[in-house]
Amino acid sequence: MLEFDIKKRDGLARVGVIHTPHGDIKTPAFVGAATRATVKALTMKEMRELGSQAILANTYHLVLRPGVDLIKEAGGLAEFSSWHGPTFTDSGGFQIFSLPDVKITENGAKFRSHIDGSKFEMTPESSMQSQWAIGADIHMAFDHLVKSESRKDMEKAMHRTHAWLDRCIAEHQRIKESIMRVGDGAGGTPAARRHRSSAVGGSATAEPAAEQYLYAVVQGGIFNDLRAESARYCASKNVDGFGIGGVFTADGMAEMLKIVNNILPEDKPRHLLGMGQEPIDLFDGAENGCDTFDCVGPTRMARNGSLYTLDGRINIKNAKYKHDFSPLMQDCDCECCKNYTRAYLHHLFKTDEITAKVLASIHNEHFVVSVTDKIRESIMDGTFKDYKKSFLKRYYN
RNA sequence: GCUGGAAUCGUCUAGUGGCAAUGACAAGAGACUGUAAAUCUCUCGCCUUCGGGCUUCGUAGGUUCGAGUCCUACUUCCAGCA
Repeated sequence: MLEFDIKKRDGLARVGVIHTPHGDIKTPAFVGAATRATVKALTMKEMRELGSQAILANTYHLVLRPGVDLIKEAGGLAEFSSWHGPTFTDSGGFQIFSLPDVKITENGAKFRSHIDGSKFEMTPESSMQSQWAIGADIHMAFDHLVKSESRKDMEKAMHRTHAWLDRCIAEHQRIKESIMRVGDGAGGTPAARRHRSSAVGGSATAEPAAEQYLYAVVQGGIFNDLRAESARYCASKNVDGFGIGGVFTADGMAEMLKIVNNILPEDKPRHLLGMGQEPIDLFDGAENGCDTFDCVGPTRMARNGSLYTLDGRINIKNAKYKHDFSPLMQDCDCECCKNYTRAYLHHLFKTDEITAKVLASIHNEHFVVSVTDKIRESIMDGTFKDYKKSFLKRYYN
C-alpha cells in the first residue's frame, strides 16, 4: 500500500507526504504535466530547480511513441527522462474522449493513432500493462470520459468506468504478483539499476519494480449525486489513492469536491486530474481535500505568451510591454524573473525565439508550483483562509 | 539621350472592364484546465444606429453605363543601349 502521512488537517484540507519509491511528495503539490515524458520546453534540471516535486506522463502518448517497452528497457519513466523523482501516469482515458474516431465498447476503446492513423485498442488490462511497463510510481485507472452533459450519457460512462476499475484492479494485482513471483521485484533492468546507482538526490535507493500504485478515478460529471455514487464505489475498492476526473470548469467544482472528498477515505491521497490552470482551482482543490494537481495549462499558456503574475495573467506579447524593463513579476524568485525584464520577454516572443517559451514555462510552472507550496505552508500554520482571500482578491482584481 | 518594363494596405504580392480590391508577412487583440497546441480565433483604408455610407490602386486628363485594369501626357524607379 502506498504510504501517505497526514501532518495537519483543516476541515477537508490537509498537509501530508506521499512516500513513493522515487521519493516523497509534500502535499498539496502541483505535479508537472510531462505528457510525452517531458515537460514541454523545460529540462528536468529546470523542473527540479523551479521546485517541482513530481511529473505526470500520459500512457496513450507513450504507447504510440516511443512504445512502452522502450521505456521499460530504459529502466522506467523516471530513469528514461532523467527525472529521478516521483512519477505518475495518466491511463490514456482522457485521450479516448478527445480523439475523433473512437469506438467505445464494454471491452475498451478502439481508436486510431493521431500520428499515422494506425488502429489501436486500449482496454483496462492493456492500460495497466502499459503503465507497469512505463513504471511510474502512481497509475491511474482506465476511465471513460464523456463530453456530453446529458445525465444518461454520464451515468453510462460512470458505470463503465466502475466496471473498468474492477478490471484495472485485478490486472494491476495480477501483474504485481507475477513480478514478485519471478523475483524481479528488486531491481528491474540493468539499465535501471545503473541509472539508480548514479542518480542524484531522493531516489538513489534501488526501489523494487513491484512497487507501483493504483488510483481509482471518480467520475460523474456535473451531477453531484453521480459524483457521490462514484466516490462511494471507488472508496469501497482496494486502491492506493484516487483521481478525480472529468472536471472541465471551475464552476461548481468546490462543491463537488466537498461531496466527493467527504466520501473518499481520508487516509489515501487524492489527485485532481487536469485542473490547475487557474489559481483558484488550486485553492478550491486543496481546501476541499485534494492533495495533488496536474495541469497542462501553465506550460501551454507560457508557450502562448500568457504569463502569471500576482495581479492576474498578462499577455507579454501586448505592445504595452515593449518598453517595460521591470521583471515579469515582483517578488518571484524564478530564473526568469530574477534575470530578465518584461521588455526582453516581449522581444523574445515577438521574434519567436525558443528561449521565450523556455523562460515563460519556467515562470508559469514555478508560479503554480510555488502557489501550491504556499497553500501547503498556510494550511500547516493555520493561515490558509487568509492567504486564499488575499491572493484571490489581488489576482482576480 | 534612346528602347523596353514597372508603379496596388507598413512590406512583398494577386488582380487584364463590374473591386474596398487576393495572399503572405508585419502589426493589434483574444482564447487556452488528466496537451494531435512552438496551437487556434478575430481585427487590420475611413466612418457606422452593423443595414450600410464615404474615399482609394504614382499624378493629371480621357474612353466607357462602369477603370486598379483601356488610351494620352507627366513623375519616379528598374533593365538594356548609348
